[in-house]
Amino acid sequence: MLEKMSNSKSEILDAAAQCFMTLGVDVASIDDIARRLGATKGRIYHHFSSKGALLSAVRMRAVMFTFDAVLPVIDDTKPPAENFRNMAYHHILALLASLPYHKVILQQLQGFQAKSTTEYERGLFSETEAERSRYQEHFRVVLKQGMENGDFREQNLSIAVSSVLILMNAPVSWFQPRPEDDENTHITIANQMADMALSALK
Amino acid sequence: MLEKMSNSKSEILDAAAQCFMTLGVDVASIDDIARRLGATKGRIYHHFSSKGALLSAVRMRAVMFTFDAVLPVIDDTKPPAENFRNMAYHHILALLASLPYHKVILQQLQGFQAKSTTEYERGLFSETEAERSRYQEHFRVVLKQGMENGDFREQNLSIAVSSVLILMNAPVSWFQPRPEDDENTHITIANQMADMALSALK
DNA sequence: AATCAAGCATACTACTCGGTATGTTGTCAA
DNA sequence: TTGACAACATACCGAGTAGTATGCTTGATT
Repeated sequence: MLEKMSNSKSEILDAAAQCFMTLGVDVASIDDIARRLGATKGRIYHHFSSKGALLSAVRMRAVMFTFDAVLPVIDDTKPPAENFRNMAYHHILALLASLPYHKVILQQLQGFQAKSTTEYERGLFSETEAERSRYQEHFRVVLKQGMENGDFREQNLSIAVSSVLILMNAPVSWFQPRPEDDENTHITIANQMADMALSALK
Repeated sequence: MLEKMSNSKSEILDAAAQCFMTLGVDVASIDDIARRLGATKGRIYHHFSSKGALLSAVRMRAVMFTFDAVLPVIDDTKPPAENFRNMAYHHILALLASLPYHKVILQQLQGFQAKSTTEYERGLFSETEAERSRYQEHFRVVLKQGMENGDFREQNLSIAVSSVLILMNAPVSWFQPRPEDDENTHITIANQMADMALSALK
């Protein structure tokens, strides 16, 4: 799963994420991404078989960023409310650290189906969707525990999970990095948003 | 502002919203929209000067739907918490009643700038943005009042407004209309989401 | 009846973009 | 020295698309 990735390939992913973010996934062309790299299409198609494959790689990496940040802090021995706050906090910190990647994912969250994708690309796409599901599952578990032990208000679980994740992802929509903001900026935002997400469930 | 609209023009907007929703704004072509209408490009270009103009009309109508639903229920004499819950509830009901239109708006919420739009189209676009701002302003006022009188927890106002609106719009992302759901389905969802938005602020 | 314009359809153009086929260059092992 | 392969660049093609120019039909008006 953690296939080693060449430096060049990784650079391409960064440039792709940037272009997909600023122009939109459909509008950004392979030539745009190549231009940002100071290269040509040849370089990109040498590493990725198609635009869809490149996009899927970007999406997959986005999920991995949050996965790697949140998995280590999950601790089921803690009370659900405390456990959730920790998870939410680190989720948001990870978001802010790799904003372009997550903007790409949230663009396509509306789940419209592309026009004429190949079977292979649909496979790649559903792999990233499966990974997203696995990630969300951890939050679902905590929410359920919290509702059962009284930490959280009783309500429809699926709706609560989906909605609170959208709430935690909200900074992706309104946060604009500025030169003057440092580590503390991210921490402040993560704390406010984690508080908000927590109290949304209580 | 409420220019009368011909039936044919209104039909085009509905079809456009559907296509933009299912295929994505950039992928959906004018021909796709025409095909859904059982017509050809001629009909669309007779009523709208460009694809951008059509898109802006869809976006503007989306804002109007929520505006018309929420403005009448705003009552500043009520306590902010109660006032906000009413606004949120009717906002969400309006969302669910005209889902395709709002999916179009939320697609583009990430605010990526298109590639080579004309000055005229940028003007149309910023008009709809201004309308969205005017709408959000009503929520900002209520949140501020609520923080001042103690109904709501103290926190950064801009972040709170943006985030709580994203939370209220969450159903657009996960709600799929089914044949069996009726008025009550919408009401149930609106109540749960309004509760969630309210407690997110407390 | 003749005119005219609204409301479309048809046919066409200019252009963009994903993808491919092929050429070029550096590196490294035999 | 020489193949051989990785890592690109260059040139090109075909499909699709926004937009236009023009033709057709039908109801209203004079």
